[in-house]
Amino acid sequence: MLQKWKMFNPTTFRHSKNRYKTLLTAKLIALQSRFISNQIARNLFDEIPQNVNNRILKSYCRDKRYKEALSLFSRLFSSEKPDLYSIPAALKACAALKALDFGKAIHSFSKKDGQIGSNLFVGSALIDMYAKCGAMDESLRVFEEYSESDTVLWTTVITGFEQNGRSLEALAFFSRMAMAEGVVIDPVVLVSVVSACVQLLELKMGRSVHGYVIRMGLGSGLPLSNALLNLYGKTGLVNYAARLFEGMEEKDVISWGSMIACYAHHGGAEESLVLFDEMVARGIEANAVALISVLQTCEANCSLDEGKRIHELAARNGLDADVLVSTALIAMYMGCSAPDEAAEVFKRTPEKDAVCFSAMLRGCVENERACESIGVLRVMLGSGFWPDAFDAVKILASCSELGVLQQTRCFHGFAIKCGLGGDSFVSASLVECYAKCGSLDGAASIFGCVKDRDVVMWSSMLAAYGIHGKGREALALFDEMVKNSGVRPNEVSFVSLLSACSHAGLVREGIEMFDLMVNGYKLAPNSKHYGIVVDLLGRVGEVEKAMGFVNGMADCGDPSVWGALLGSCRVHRNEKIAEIAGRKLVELDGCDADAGYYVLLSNVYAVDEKWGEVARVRGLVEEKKMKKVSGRSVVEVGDEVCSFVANDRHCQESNHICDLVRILHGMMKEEFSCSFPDRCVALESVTIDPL
DNA sequence: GAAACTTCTT
Repeated sequence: MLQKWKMFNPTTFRHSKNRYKTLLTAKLIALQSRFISNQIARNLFDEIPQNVNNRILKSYCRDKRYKEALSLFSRLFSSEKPDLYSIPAALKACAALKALDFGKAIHSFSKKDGQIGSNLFVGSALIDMYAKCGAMDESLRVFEEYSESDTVLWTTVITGFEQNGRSLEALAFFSRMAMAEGVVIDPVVLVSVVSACVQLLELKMGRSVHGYVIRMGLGSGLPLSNALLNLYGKTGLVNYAARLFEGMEEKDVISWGSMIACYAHHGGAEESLVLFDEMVARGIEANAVALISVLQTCEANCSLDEGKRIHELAARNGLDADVLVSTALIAMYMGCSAPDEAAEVFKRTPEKDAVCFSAMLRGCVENERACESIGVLRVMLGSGFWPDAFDAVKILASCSELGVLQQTRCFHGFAIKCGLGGDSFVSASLVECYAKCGSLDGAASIFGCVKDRDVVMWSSMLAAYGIHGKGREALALFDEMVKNSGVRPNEVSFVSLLSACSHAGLVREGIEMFDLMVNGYKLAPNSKHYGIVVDLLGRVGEVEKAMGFVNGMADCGDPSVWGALLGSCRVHRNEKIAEIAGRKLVELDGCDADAGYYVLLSNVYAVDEKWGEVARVRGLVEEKKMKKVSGRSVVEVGDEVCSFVANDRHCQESNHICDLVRILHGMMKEEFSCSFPDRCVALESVTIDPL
C-alpha cells in the first residue's frame, strides 16, 4: 500500500498524460485526499472532469465516508452543475447522515432540470433519502410525482414505511404494488414485506410470502432467506426456522446470528451456544449482533463461564469496545450476579449511550448496589442522558433501599421535570419510596394525586401503611379498593395487606384476609404469603398451628417460610419445631444462603444452653464461608443529608448521593424553576452539605 | 458510470 502512495505524487500527477483515464487514479485520489493538503486537493478536483468526480463520489459512499462525499459534492455544486450520476450518490450520503436540509437542496435543484427531475434513479434516491430522514410524507410526495414507477421506486417506499415502523402502511402499499399493472415483484421488495410482517408478527402473511417465494423460485437470495428465517425466529416457530436454516445453501453471519437469536429468545440456550461455536469453528467471524444474541443466552441461563468465554472472543475480534456489545456484556455480567465484572466493562466502554448507562444502573440496583447505582445516575446526567421511567423506578428502589428522604424528594422533583410524573410505575415507586424513607405523608400525597389508580398503585399504598404499622388503615384502604375502585386485588396486593396486618399484630384479620385471598379471590398463595401467615401465627404463639400450615403448603421449598417459623420457635422456645425448621433450612441451603438463619438457629440452642449444638451450627457458618449482611443506617439531621457510614467505601458512596442531589438541584434551578415553582421553592430549603 | 433488502442493545 505504501508503495502505491509513493508512486502517487500530486504535483507530477497533474501533468501526466491520460491522468483521468483509469478508475485506479480516481480511487487513488479518493483515498489520497485524506493525506494531501486541502489546497492541493482543491486544485486537483477543479481540474478533474465530472465523470471522475462521480467515481470519487461513489467510492466515498462505498467506503461510508459520507461527509467527505458531501463536501466534494458541494464543491462541484459551486463550480458546475451536478449531473444525473452524482445526484443519487450525494442523496445516498444525505440519507446515511440524515442530512435532510442538504437533501432538500439537492431535491429543489433537480426539480429545475427536466431530465434530472424525471430520472428514476434520482427519484428512488430522493424517496430513499426522505424515508431515511424520517420524512415519509415527503417521500410519498416524490413517489406520486412519477407516473411510471418501477419495482425499485415501489420497493423504496415500502422499505421506507417498514423502517419507520409503519409496517401496516408498508403492507398496504405492497398490495397496491401487486395490483398495479406490470410492476415486477422481485426478491428485494419481498425482503421488506417479510420484515414488515415480522414487525407486526403477521405470521400468516409472512408464510404466504414464503409460499409465493417457493412457487416462483425466488428463494435463492440470501437477504430474503434471512428475512424469512427472522420471521420464524421472531414468531417462535423454532422448528420452521431450524429447517429453513438447515436447507439454506448459502449462509452468512446474519443467517447464523438470526438462528442463534431465535434459540436465545425461545429457551434454546444450549442450541444457541452450540450454534455459536459451530459458526466460529466454520471460520465465520462473529460480528456484534451474533455476540449480542449469544450473550443474551448466557444472561438468561446465568452461564457466567460461557459469558466470560464469549467476552474473551469479543475482545479478540476487537468488538468489546462496541457500545452494543459492551451493553450486552454488562447485562450478562449483571444477570449472572457479577457486578464487578460488569463495572469493569462499563469503565472500559469509550462511548457510552443512554442504553449502556441504563443497563449499568439497573444492574447495580438488581445486584443490591444502591449507592453505586446512584453514582451511575450521576455520571449519566453529567453525560447528558436522562433516565426513562424504567430507570426512575430502579433509582427509587435504590433510594428506598438507602432510606434517603431528601434524595427522594429531589429525584421526585426531577422525575416531574423529565415528564415522568404521570407514569403509573414511577408513581407507585414514589409511594413505596416515600414510605420506606419514613414519610407516610409523602406516600399518601402521591397516592392522592393519582387519578387512575391501577392495582400496582393500590398495592403500593397498602404496603406503605404496612411499613408504618398502620394495619387498620391498610384494611380500610383495601375495603375502599374492592368496594369503590373496581380494581381487583392480585397476589401482590395481598402480600402488602397481610404484611400490614402482621406488622400491626392483627392476627385474626390477617388470617381472614388470607382466607379471602385463597377462597374468595381464588388466588394461589406463594411463599411470601405463607411466610407472613407463619409469622402472624408465630407472633401469638401458635407455633404448632404454623407448623401444620407449613406442612400444608404445595411447595415447601422457600427458606423464608422456614425462617419465619424458626423465628417464632426462638421467641416461644419451641425447640422441637426449631430443630425441624433448622434442618430444613440447612437442607434448602442454596446459593443465596443467609447466615442470619443459622445465627437464629444457634440462638435457639443457646437459650437452652445446648452449647454443642451452638458450636455445630456456628461451624457450618464458618465452613460455608457465609457472612451475615451487616446493617447500615442513614440519618438525617435537620436539613442535612448524612449517611451513617461504616468504612471508606461507604464514605465514597455517600458522596455519590450528595453530589447527585447537588446536580439535580442545579438542573432544577437553571432549567425548570419557572414551570414548577412550588417544587423548586421546596427544594430551595434543602441544604446540602455532605459529610 | 447511477437506485431498493436481511440479524442485535437496557
